[in-house]
Amino acid sequence: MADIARMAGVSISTVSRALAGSPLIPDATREMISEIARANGYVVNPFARGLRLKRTQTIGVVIPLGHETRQLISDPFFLEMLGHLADEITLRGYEILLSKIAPPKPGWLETVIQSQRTDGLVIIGQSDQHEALVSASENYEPMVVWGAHLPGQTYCAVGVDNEAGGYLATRHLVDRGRRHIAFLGDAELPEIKQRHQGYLRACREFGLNYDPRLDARSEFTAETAAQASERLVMSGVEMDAIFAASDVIALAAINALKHHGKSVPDDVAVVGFDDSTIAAHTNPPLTTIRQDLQKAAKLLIENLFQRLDGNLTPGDTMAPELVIRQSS
Amino acid sequence: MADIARMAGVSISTVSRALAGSPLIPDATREMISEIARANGYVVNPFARGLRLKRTQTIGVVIPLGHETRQLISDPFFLEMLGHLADEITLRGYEILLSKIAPPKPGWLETVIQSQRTDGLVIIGQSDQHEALVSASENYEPMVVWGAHLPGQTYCAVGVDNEAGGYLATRHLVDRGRRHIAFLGDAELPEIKQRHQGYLRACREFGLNYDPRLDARSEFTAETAAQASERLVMSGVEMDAIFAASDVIALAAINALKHHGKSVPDDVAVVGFDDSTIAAHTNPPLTTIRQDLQKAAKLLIENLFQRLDGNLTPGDTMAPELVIRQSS
DNA sequence: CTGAAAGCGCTAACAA
DNA sequence: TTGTTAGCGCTTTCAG
Repeated sequence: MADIARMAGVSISTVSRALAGSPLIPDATREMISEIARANGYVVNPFARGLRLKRTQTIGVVIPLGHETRQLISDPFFLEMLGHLADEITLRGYEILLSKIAPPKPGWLETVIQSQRTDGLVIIGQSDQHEALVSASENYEPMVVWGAHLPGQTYCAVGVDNEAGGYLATRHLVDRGRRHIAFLGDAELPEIKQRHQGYLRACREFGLNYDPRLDARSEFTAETAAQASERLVMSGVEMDAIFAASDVIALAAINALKHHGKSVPDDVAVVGFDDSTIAAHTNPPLTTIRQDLQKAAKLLIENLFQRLDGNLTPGDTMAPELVIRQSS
Repeated sequence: MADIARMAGVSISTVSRALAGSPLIPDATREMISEIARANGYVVNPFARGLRLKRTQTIGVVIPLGHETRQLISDPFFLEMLGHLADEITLRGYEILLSKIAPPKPGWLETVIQSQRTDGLVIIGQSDQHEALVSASENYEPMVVWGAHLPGQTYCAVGVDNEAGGYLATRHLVDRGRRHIAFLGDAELPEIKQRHQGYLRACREFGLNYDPRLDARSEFTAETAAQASERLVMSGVEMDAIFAASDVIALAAINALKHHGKSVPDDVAVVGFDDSTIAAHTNPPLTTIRQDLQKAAKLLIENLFQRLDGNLTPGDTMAPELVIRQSS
């Protein structure tokens, strides 16, 4: 910037003001200075600027992976979400700092916040970090979380109504005449737990006999989905449907079922959750509960920018939607 | 940092050195200072640090979308690649700054470089920006590009041998007894152009009559894939196979064919390119040319860090691999 | 309208 | 082993 000032024959302050579009500088001067800057490939150094302004024009997108560490960042759910977030953030002229935290250590969130690399944070998924989020949110406002609304929650969350989604999926299977519906998913995660509660409510409401052997909700990762469904098939438990807590799990289940000579949906119907791009292309195409990730990203970023302006938004809950395909 | 120094009863420099792990500081002092920092939730400000050190511990991942602007960042190819890159970069203790450039304006790359936000750059895809990459690479070394190796190329590229891939796909279709093979893809993009050249070579080599009506290689975006294949079907040209330049295009083609009562692969065989996660789950599962994106990400980052150390690596070419499924 | 100067939080000579 | 001090490149009072 000093160079530009010298070339333009003005002071550094004038260059700074001109390039920042200050109204103090006459158009002619500004043009002249901008032209010199352009010709010399000069771009304001955002670090120095950020240091001075304490603003970075950067939004942090962080993906905490707790005890589900093996769920890669490459999981289609994260990636679809990330794509939409990127579009929304870029649209507003901010940069994106992407972090994957695996596994989260105590104080990780405070470290991210204190480092002041970003003006705001969007956390994709609560993982098992609800406590950390609660405590960080007490004195850090520009943060939004994709996930479940939990009792006593102090942070801003955007998410689908998971309980309703679980209920919807299960009711649909009952409508299809199924009575022995298995659940597959890790209920340690808040969102999955709520889906599970919806499943239980539907089971109760429609008078299904609750069989704990059908309820595979602990020690679960996407990778073990195939094994879990195989175990179900081999165990000989009566089972005519599976509600999987995600499309990835559903896909694994379908493959395991086919592998053991069970036809989908004739022998066992399968319903997933997410409606990620793979859902429409499985064989058979997967009935699932849709989460509109584009809308989700929009809501997350809208909430975040409201908060950047000092409005403490409470977050949003989206309605889940049953998408019926051929797996049920 | 001044606060911590005061609390510890030492100077700022001592704190700085202690926290940076300088060997000048005795362990006892370091422990004491670290403890105070931790207790007060103090984290070194990476901006100030970067300003001083002219290093950011950040790698920029940029996705230029040229005339194929409509190809969203949400395209599975980008997202899978991004996931693997994120893993590799995080592993090395660097942060990731994600940028989508759509559309690239003259000088965009210089701006990104001059802003000095990142220590190095990985560019995902050449798009139509070969010239820009060449000229930027003349005085900026820590940059690697995913894409084709082009004649007279001065920048470091990692990519699959696209020509060989195109040849492989086409030969496979010939092996399956097909003689009227259409090409679907935008040959404006260097990588696609090379795939097209492989296609042409195979056509020549196996004595297929070249029919320009089967050669849909201009004005192409993923979204128009369905229309293009419909046009092919409706035109009544004799066609018993399609080589699509990407899995997304292949998927669109399959849907269009089915929609018009053509069976895949009986009436028309289809081969894609990428082997993205959807490929295994289309109906029928898609025969395709695999690009190992995990390996690709590894190679890209290895090249980048070599270059960060001053070794001007030339890049790598990966062998494509034919993955035979049921669409051919 | 423009410039001089202070300072954002940090690191690294240089001095002690 | 530790402290003093001079910047890194920018913005912004404050004083012309």
